[in-house]
Amino acid sequence: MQDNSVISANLTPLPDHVGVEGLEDKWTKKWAAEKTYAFDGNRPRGQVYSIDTPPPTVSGALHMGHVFSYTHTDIIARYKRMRGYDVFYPMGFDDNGLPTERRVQNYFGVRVDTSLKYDPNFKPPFHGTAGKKIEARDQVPCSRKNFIELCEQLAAEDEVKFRDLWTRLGLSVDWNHTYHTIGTFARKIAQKGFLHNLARGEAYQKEAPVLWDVTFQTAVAQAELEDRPYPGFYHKLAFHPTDGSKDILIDTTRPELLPACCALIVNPNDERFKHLIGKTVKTPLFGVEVPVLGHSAAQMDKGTGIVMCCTFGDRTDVQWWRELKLPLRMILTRNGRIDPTVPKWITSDKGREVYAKMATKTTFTARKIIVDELRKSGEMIGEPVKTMREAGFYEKGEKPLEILTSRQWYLSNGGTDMKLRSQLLERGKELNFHPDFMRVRYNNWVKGLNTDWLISRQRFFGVPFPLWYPVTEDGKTDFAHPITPSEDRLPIDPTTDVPAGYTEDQRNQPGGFTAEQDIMDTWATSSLTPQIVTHWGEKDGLAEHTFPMDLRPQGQDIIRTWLFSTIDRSELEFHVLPWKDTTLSGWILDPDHKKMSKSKGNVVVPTGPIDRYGADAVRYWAASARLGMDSTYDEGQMKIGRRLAIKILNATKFVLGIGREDENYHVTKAAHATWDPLNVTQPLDRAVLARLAHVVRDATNALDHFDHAKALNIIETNFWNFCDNYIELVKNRAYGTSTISHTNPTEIQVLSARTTLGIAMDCFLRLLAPYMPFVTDEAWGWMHAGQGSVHRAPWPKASFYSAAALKVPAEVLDQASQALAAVRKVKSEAKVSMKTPVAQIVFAGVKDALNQMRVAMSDVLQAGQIEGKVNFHELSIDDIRKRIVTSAVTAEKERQEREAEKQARKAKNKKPLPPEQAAKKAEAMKKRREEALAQARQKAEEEADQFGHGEGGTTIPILAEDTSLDD
RNA sequence: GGGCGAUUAGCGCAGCGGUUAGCGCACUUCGCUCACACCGAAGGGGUCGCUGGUUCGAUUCCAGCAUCGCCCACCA
Repeated sequence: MQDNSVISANLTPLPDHVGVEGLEDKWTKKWAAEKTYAFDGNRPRGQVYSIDTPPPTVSGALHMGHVFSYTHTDIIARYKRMRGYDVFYPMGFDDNGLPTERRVQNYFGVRVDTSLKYDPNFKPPFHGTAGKKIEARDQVPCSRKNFIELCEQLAAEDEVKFRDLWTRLGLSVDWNHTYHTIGTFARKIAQKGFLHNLARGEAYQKEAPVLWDVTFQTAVAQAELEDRPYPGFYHKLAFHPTDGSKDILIDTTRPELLPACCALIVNPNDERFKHLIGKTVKTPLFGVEVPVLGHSAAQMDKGTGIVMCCTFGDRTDVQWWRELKLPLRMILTRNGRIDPTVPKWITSDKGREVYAKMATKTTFTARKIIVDELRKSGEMIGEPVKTMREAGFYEKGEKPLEILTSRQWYLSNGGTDMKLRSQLLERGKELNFHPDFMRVRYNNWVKGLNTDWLISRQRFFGVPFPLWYPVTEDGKTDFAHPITPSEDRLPIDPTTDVPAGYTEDQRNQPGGFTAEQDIMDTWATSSLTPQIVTHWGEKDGLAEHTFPMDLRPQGQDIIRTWLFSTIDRSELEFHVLPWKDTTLSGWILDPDHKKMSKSKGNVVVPTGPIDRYGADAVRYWAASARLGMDSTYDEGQMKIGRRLAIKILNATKFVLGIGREDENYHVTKAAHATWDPLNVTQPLDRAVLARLAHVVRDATNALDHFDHAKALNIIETNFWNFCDNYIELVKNRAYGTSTISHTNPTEIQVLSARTTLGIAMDCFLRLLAPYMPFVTDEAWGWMHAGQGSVHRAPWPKASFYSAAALKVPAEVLDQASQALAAVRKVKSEAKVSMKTPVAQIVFAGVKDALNQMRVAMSDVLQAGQIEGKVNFHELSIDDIRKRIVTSAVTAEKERQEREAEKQARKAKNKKPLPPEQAAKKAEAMKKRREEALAQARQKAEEEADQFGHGEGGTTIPILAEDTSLDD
């Protein structure tokens, strides 16, 4: 349509009154029925635009943040579709991970027990517990496979809510392409990805200290770590040098780890203490001999400057333990309690006695016990001193993380392999971040990594590692020689499936095999969403058309997890960036500028605003925020969106309604209209096309840079101008009638106006379609009935409009608008109706501006109801300057008058001053007024001097003077 | 402690080395004009966070500071 020079419309009857109610239902159904957003999949990669949609957590609450960021992506999807791309816009659902595990547990009253076999007839005890918490001991155990089935069942229910929201919001997702992160295919890809990593040596297992959550009893990765303030106490403890010299004092917040102490550390540059290096001291209470060692990580200004190293109190302890080759003295078990067995390194009776009291207690209780004992023995100096410190937490946990050693699986991520790190940093440079400054977060994260990615979790729900281990003849598990399945068996569950060459009765038997019990971190699956969604390695050939992908939209909070890990996996597997662009949306803040989150209880459920303002209006609110910028939840903005939506309908109705019954002009009572740009003959009309060319060019440019907010602003501003100025200017001409005593317009003039209105409205509908899909398609339906959806219409081309403008500058429209505004101002100030005829008017302005206005004179006269004499007063630049000064001075005088009136009114209620004082005051006031006036004049003169020195291109006001109105 | 954003009218936001800093809401006044009263027109309102620097000229560039938000950091 755009490539031809003619736009042919197919008109339908118009409603008497327009409204946005009911449009969502109507168009949602229609789009679904007509497969408006279906991905074709037969086009070459270059003609496809593929989007790696973030899968929302299905168990999570729906909130405005979802609406916000998904709208941003949808705008891009719709824009690209109109640009002619075959848009691959799938939707995923994240049902892997702890939130879902907990939700399934509570909803069905079950828990996973991997020792159980799959029971095809398993029935959970509940189906919806209505929020009642089921205690762990009341949960019925089931196999992992049963649990996953329940999860899929529940996810399907949760999914309906999301799908309903997305549909109502008008997301142009192709619902034939959906996936679940715990689904069969995702599990297959996750296991396949892992096996590839394993084969290449990128995945490996290692016995090492790990961050451990005692509540969930699992290892957690660096990426899931979160620092929070946590109250604690400094305890000053006395260690006793074996050479009998005076006690060495240390500060600690973890006195309960005293039995795990393996050294004292001082900084070798610390003049106060470096002489202590090499000594041996006995620990308080336990009397274990430990060395005093030097290490630069010991901070002189913390505590006493001497620190005790335990295995393990914090991550510095791990460093010391590793670098100084200290003995491992673990006293903490996986459940966060003190090991019940008295360690062999504690040999004194006193020590063993104290330890026995602490054994099996939580760290909290153990701390109380040990502090009591220290008080008794006098080895604690003074009382504990309260402090706030930052402690590491698992982001979903409530207790500080502990550090334990255990066997875990790791995946290379540049934390230890510096070559990989530099490659990942390189990819970070290649990827286009929108906004660009988000790249810094990626770089900081990659540069800050100090371990590989710990991908194993000691949980039950998730994607299992596709691994078994041989059990030796003497019954030991041979971790060093994992058994892997062939890829065609994936996905498997090693706790129920059997490795090739073995039988089920060899499970956990000497000479048999045993399953890897651990599951993978959820990010180990999520990091493969491009592979999942584009069907990596499948025979359907989807990947060829869609991978590497074009766009990854996501939240800024998961750059270190999702974004980074996806790049990592893609780098390891394909040595390629998984997508070209990434868009990061900001947060939604509540009206008090607090981030909206469930925990704060300030979330707004999106269905409310959609009901109240309509989906288009809610989308408008989301679209007016730029990427990466936090946005205040503002229903005012939605009201404006609603206003725009209604305006679109009304303007279209007007444009299509004109001349319906008029057979003389191509828009006829027949249902067809042909808008041929060759019929746009009047300068004002051509100026509109020139303006459209600018709008299309600028909006397109902004959208190409993912700046949807800027594009919307450009389109919207111009659309309102079009309505308020152009439509008002040509209304009468378009009707073909005259309301003032001038000649009626000629057929050619009428045709020109009607054609321009049609072309412009057609253009605005296309431009607004990505933002307001419902109203634009509604209006498009009136205009192009049976010609398909606006969402499949081509995006406008600037060249089409600029060619049709035939070199008439857009300024003609601006100057005519200014003239009309000048007339309106006169009437407004006279407080009369805009219909009031003008008996006489003089337009004043610089020559160029007047000339531009004059070419549209007849429209200005019509719109302004100017019946009488019209004159032009050509002003020089100097005149304009004088006017600036004069008007500034007048304005200041008026302001002073108003001020004086106000003072006078106030004075009435006050006691009069004695005459002398009153005179003095009057004098001072007069002086002040004169000064203000002089100042205003001077400022205006300075400003006026600047006037006219600038570059051309700006519009210079046209003023109306000597105007008289008819009564 | 390091880093990244933000700070412009009562509110929500644009903008930008250069004529008079814009838009919307709200506010005031006017108008039931045949697309739209879910409307239209006109108007009032800002020392562009603070302090310096560069410049003929800074809201815009630079530095420092302040406030808010976020990210990272070994949390004795």
